[in-house]
Amino acid sequence: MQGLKVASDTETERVFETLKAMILDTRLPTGTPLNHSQLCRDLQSSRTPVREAIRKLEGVGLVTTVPHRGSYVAQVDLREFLQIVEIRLQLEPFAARQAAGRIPDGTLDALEERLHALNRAAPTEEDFAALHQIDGDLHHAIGVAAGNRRLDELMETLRSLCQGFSHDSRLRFDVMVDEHFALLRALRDGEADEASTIMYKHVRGFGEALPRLMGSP
Amino acid sequence: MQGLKVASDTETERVFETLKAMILDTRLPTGTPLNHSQLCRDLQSSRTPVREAIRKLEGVGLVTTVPHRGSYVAQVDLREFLQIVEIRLQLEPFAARQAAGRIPDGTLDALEERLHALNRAAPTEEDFAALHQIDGDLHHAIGVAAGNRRLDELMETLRSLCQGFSHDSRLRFDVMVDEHFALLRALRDGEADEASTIMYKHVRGFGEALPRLMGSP
DNA sequence: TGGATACAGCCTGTATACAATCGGGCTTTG
DNA sequence: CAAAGCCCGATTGTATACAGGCTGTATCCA
Repeated sequence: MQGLKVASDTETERVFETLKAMILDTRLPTGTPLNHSQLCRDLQSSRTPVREAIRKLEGVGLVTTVPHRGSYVAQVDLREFLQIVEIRLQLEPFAARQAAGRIPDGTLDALEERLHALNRAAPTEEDFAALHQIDGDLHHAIGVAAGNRRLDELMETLRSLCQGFSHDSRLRFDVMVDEHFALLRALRDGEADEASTIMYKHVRGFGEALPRLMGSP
Repeated sequence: MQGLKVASDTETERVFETLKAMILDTRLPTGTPLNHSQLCRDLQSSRTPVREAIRKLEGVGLVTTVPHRGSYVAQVDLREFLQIVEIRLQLEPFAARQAAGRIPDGTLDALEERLHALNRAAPTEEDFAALHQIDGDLHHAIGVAAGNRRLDELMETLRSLCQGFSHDSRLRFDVMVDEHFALLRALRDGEADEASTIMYKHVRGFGEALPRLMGSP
C-alpha cells in the first residue's frame, strides 16, 4: 500500500498527511473504505492516530463517515458535483488571475513540454492519465502562485471531490489540451483577464461534460 | 459553560456540533485554548470523543493545534485575514446572486425588523452586537437559499475566521446598516445582479476597514 | 422454497492507562 | 543579582482494553 514513513512531529499528523496525499493522487480512489485495523497495519501505527487522522480528513471533506459502519474516501453525487463545480467556477478563475505572470518560467516550460508529449490524434489510456496529472499540477502551480494557501488547499480539496466524474470528460481530451496551451500562454504573458476567462471556460466545460447545465457567467 | 446535551448518534459528533456552534457564535472566542480535561468536564464526555471532535474542527479550519502544547480556537493574522476576504469576495456575491428572490419573505421581514430596531444615531454596545448577529443571520439565510450546502458551510467558516477583526469595522456601523437594507431589498425583489454587487461592496468594505488595500473587482 | 429470525464475528465507538513532552519555578553558580 | 540548568507538575500524544452495533450466515418455520 505504501512505502517509508515520513517524518512528522506527531503520529496523527503523519497519518493524516499520508492519507491526504494518497487520496489527492487517487491512490485511494473515491469510495474506498477505510478500515482501521488495515490502516494500522499499512501505515504502521495504532488505532488512535489513525482514527484522529480520519476525523481530521472528515473535517476537510475528503472522508465521509457513517456511524457504526465505517469511513470512506468521500464520494459526491451528481447534484453535489454540480454545486462543487459552481464553487470552483468562482475560485479558479480568480486564482488564475492572481497567478498570471507569477508562475516561474521553468514550471510553465515543464508543463508545456508534457502537454506536447501527449498523442492528441489517438490518445491512449496513458495519455488520459498524463493529462489528468498535468491538469492537477497546473492547478496546483496556479494555487501556489496565487500566494493564498487557504485558497490553494480549498481548490485542491474541491478538485479531488470531482475526481469521480473526471472519466466523463474524456470526450473533451482535445479541447482540454487546447485550453491548457492557451492557459499556459496567458499565464506566462501575465494576461490576467485572459487567464481568468480561459479558466472559467475550462472548469465550466468540465462541469458541462455531464448531462446538465450550469448557472450563467 | 453550557447546558443540556443535544441528541446525536455518536458522542464525538455531539461534541463536534456543540463546539462548532460555540465557536461560530463566539461563545468560544478566537484564540480560546481548548483544554481536554476541562472540555470533558464541561461537555460531560471523555477524552476520546473530545479529541476526535477537536481533530475534526481542525480539519474544518476552526481550530488550530500546536503539537504537545494544545489546541486553540483558530486565530488568523492580518495577512491571512486579507486572503480570506479575497476568497469571500469570490463566494459571497455569487451566493447572493443565487439567493436573490429565493429567501422567504418572512425571513426577510424579520431581518428588516431587527435592522430598524437599531439605534443608528448613537449605537450602543448592544447595537453593535445586534448588527453583528443580524449580519450573521443574513449571510446564513443567503447561504441556505443559495441551495448549496457546501458553499454555505464554507462561507460560515470563513466568516467565523474573520471575527477577530470585526471590531475594527465599528466605524462603518451606519454604512453597514445601509448596505443591509439595500441588500434585503435586492434579495426580496429578486434583483440578482444588484444583490451580488451590493454583497461585493459589503465584503470589500469590511476588508478595507483595515489598513490595507485589496484586489480589484 | 422463500422468508424471517437468531447467532456469531467483526468493526466501530468509548473509556482508560501509560508514555512523552513542555513550561514554569526553584536552585545553583558565576 | 543575573543567568543557566534542573526538576516537577500538568497536559498532550499513544496504546490498549472494553462495550455496543451492524452485517452476513445459517437455521428454522410456514
